[in-house]
Amino acid sequence: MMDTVTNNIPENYDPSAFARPSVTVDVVIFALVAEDLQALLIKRKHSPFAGMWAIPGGFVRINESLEEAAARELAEETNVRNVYMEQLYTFGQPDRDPRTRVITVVYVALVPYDAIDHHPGDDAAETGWFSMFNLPDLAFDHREILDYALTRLRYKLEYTAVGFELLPDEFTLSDLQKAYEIILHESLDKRNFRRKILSANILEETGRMKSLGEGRPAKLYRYQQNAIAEIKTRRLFP
Amino acid sequence: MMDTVTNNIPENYDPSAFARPSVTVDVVIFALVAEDLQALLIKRKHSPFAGMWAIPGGFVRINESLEEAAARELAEETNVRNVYMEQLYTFGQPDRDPRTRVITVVYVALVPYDAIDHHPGDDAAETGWFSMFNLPDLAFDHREILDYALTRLRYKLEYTAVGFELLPDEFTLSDLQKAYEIILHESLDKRNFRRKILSANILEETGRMKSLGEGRPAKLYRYQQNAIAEIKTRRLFP
DNA sequence: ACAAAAGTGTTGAGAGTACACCCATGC
DNA sequence: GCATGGGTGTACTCTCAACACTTTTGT
Repeated sequence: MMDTVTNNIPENYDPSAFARPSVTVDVVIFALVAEDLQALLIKRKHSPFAGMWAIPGGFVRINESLEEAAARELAEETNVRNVYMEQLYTFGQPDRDPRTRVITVVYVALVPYDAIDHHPGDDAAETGWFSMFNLPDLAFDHREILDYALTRLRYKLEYTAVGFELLPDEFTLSDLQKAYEIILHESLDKRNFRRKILSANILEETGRMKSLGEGRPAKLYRYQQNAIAEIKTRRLFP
Repeated sequence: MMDTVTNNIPENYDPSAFARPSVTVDVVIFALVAEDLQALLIKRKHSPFAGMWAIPGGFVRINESLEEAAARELAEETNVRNVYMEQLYTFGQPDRDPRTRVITVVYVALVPYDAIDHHPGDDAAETGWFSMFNLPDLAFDHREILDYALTRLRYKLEYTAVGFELLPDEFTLSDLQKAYEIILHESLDKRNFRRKILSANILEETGRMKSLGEGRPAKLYRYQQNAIAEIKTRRLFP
């Protein structure tokens, strides 16, 4: 009926004898820059796609976990550690890299822009920040990856409270609302936004204020460490 | 400041020169069996974990996509094609396989039990169906994988309507409710369940009835092909 | 007639939504 | 005193959640 046996895991087989794909980890690095959601990209120097922009990434080393590889890539580009990062998806179309078979595990990192080390010139690779709403031509299937990352980020914003991961440790409610508005690309009602965020009990006042010079100073909030960031959504079946 | 350059994607490098991990695809196959949510497992014959049960899977061939590999594995075990399947997560701890580095991309398939070909004995590998609520000892990190798959399935049930993917083409509302109750492990109110499912407009009556001999015959429904299965959840920020 | 499963409505509570004005500060 | 951004409350609507009886069939 089928070629069942030959296709099973060859448990008694040395896997190193198999022709196998390369595995990379790519990291979509999001930050809020100048009232815009931007991603950090790297300019490719060599073929294929020489001169085009690409998501930072690299091969998974034989003794590091996927998370470690992603954290390493992130630190290499931004010198940032310990920020919000999660696995997005694994892309593995056979022809996505014209040179050879490469399967890439993609992570998304949310980075407060003020935490980034912009070491200009100490890296051989040219990097740049690009608006997610005005992307350049991208290498490989990286456009598809970025689009998917944005979709997932927006979706996640709707039922969790990850927005503050893109802000400094202390922020005002207006800062947070602006972050949501930038990412969701729509304006939100100030009163309803505040009521919801505050009733979720994930923020606490720092006691400090932020003054822009102009206007009334605003209370600064921080994320409550032990809070449950996941807000209960309406259940389909109660 | 950092060893940035050496860790970037070596674009000008032949990736085949890298020491690299193996990549497998594992498929968690769920079905409803005898009022229970069960997963199909394979008994391992060789070390490591000889005699223990494992999720079916195998190496990704060099010219097939991840989805094709997953569909192939599913067909090998069940002879089922064209069912609901989605990528769950990629597991890659360096020590998860004691022999060598193996990164596994895990898919979840939802299979109507009546569609499965139970070709007994025509396969060298011994297979079995196990209740998700009473699992045997499992090889590798497969217990963790199954637990995560169940969590995601439950979560997904709460905001989409994938439940019917585990049922035959035609089913009654009581069948569907029972599926939800089995997976969520709680009982649901019949009137509220029906109202919600029907108001979602994803089902249509077939006109046929199902009679069990006892009791009043029930209307049979089918999934409306063009329906939007994703039910809008309560948005955190309207 | 009775056992067994299908099918059907209403009400009270809580959350969502829309909406406009006063407050504190710097210049 | 005025420009700028921060901060607050209420009424209506809609969805959720809880709850019990009638209908259709087989035996």
